[in-house]
Amino acid sequence: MATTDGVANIPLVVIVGPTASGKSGLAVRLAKQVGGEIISADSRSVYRGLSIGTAKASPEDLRKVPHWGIDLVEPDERFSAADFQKYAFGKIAEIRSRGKIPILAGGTGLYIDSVIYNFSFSGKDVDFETREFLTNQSIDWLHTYCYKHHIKLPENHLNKRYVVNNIIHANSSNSIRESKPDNTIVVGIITENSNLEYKINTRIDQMFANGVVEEAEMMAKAYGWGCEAMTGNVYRIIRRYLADELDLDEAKRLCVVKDKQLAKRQMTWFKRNRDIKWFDLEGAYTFLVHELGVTPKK
RNA sequence: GCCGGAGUCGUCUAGUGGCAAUGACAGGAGACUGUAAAUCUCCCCCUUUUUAGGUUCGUAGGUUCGAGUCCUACCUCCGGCA
Repeated sequence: MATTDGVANIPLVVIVGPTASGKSGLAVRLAKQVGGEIISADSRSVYRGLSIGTAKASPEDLRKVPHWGIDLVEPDERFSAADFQKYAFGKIAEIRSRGKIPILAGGTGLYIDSVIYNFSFSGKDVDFETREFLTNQSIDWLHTYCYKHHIKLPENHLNKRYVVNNIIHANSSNSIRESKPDNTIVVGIITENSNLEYKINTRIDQMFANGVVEEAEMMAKAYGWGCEAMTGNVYRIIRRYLADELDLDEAKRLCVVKDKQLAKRQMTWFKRNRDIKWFDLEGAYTFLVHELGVTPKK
């Protein structure tokens, strides 16, 4: 059934949800069942070398199903939402051309939305010096600069990063949000609070057992604690643990807290998206298999 | 048992006798189209919609126009001596 028409009609499956909700597991299971390939929409997984602390897909999963969006750049490189979007668009087309179903799965809401709503990132990234310079100015300075140059302030005008972004991308109109294409199925994993806390807890324990601390130490030695990839939740805490500011239990506890806070922010992002159909893991699986069953894949 | 020191919002913490009382963390609600696991905003004793009202600083009294702050007793905790 790999006619040109059929290929174009292959749906894009999108799986979102808070961290530790079981997205990846579901994606793998689904991919095996329906013949899919997974694109990870995760702002940490794009960095090489950091596997344990970012809960990247396991080697077994990687063997079972093709995964994309992992280990794309060096830990000290920059990777923007625009970069991700470009990459994802390319991969989606590629996977479809193979007659497979692309499954976009992850917890980085900005990445997900940039793909399903076709965000327009016009223009190019600006050199670091400009960004650096602007970032070093006071918020008042930035405000008057915007005023003088007729640049509109973001709604959250006290957020320096947003103001700087507005200045940098001042002459590229990029706030057009298209509506979701029909052949895109977006599913959200809903998780009971207590259950999610349990999952986060066990995952953090697992990370430490698997040697996150050593991983962090190695990466810090090679790239420094300040590099992009190390902004992940657990690494900042491990740094303090290694500096003897925290004992092991305290470090683990803080990691759990960080993850819970992340999960909350992720849900705040996803909650407002009315295109998401919410299910528990099992419900999502049966729904998706059913939806995809009617497509000309077999 | 005696001598010191301490008891403040879930936790830690600030508090010259004079506005529910500082800061941090945790928690809650949000924002977010180029760092997003980032960054930022608001709420956070109780009631009500409020610039309103009520009840607070271990407990009970007292001094004072006024007490978290001073005095007394008691309770609890931590040091030192026993």
